[in-house]
Amino acid sequence: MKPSEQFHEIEQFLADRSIRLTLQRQHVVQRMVKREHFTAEEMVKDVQQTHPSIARGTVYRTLALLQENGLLEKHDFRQGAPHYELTHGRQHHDHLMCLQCGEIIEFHDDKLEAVQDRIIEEYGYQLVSHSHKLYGLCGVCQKKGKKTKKANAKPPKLRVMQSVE
Amino acid sequence: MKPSEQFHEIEQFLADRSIRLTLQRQHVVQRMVKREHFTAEEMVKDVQQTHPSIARGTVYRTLALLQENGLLEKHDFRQGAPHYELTHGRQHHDHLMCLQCGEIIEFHDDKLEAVQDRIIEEYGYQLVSHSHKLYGLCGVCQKKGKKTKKANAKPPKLRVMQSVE
DNA sequence: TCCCACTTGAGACTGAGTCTAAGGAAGAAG
DNA sequence: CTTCTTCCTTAGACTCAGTCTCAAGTGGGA
Repeated sequence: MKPSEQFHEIEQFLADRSIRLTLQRQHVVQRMVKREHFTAEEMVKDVQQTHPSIARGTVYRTLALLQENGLLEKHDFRQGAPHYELTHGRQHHDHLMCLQCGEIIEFHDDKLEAVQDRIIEEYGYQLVSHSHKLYGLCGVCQKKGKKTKKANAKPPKLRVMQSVE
Repeated sequence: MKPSEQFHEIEQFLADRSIRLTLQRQHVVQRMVKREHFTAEEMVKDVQQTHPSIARGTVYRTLALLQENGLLEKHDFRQGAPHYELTHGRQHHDHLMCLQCGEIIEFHDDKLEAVQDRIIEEYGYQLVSHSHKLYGLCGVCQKKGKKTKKANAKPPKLRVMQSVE
């Protein structure tokens, strides 16, 4: 979906709910549709570059507003501040991240979702959302790792990852 | 595993790697083995209750030390500060959290892990770790929610505001 | 015993996010 | 149109979690 299309969908979505899309909010959303992932502070800087008069608080409030209405998702990756991404009109997906180079892959798997639904049900919960993140090394970094192996005298990490079959 | 057992295992683990378990660190670990999940600040308060002379910095440094050595895992839940939990000798598990009351349930599912392994393989990644969190409403909060349901069924009204672009 | 690296306490500092007061639009009512 | 009311915004102070620095303390090995 093109940025402008996405913008108009969001515009419509908010209008349908009589949520004001003020000029300031428009500017923020305009920046957002042009990006995949971004942090709150990145967005503040980004918006202030072209509109210095827009306050930090306004950007944060807009982020919160969109989140409340399910248009925006917040992702806590391990390092740094949480990232945001627009979800409207996009299929749900989870993330796979390379710990070395930081590459983020989005994936979707029906089976995974199904298993999840079953688990939730077992506990009598009503699912609102979920966050599923896989951390590892991408193909490229695996090869690099072998060559440029760090001389870290530290003992191997005790990470027990349950492996099946 | 009993707290005291867990403490001794950790003691041993560190000794094997010639990592000093100073008095201050002992106090921190002592508190940790008595808890399931905790935030860094909770741990600071907890430790300072009985040992007021132990500094914030020391607690944070101890947390970092245990993390580096794979004894402690950090979990970013959506609200508030990240939680920590000791992992040594415990089975891997994922988390299910109630957004209303904050209850955290630990679960483990072989099928889920299997599906995950398959996905990772598809992308040529080597899995290091993962974080899988489900957010929802527990049975109790679902019932509560129905009573105090907000009247948010506003009639769709379109407000036209000046448009950017 | 002395040395030196490791560890600590205290407190300043930082980054991210929240809150508040006062002023500014926008729709509603008259 | 004018006034009212409500929502929204700016600016900046504030909070919270976490990090950094530095002088002082500790402790194990030569």
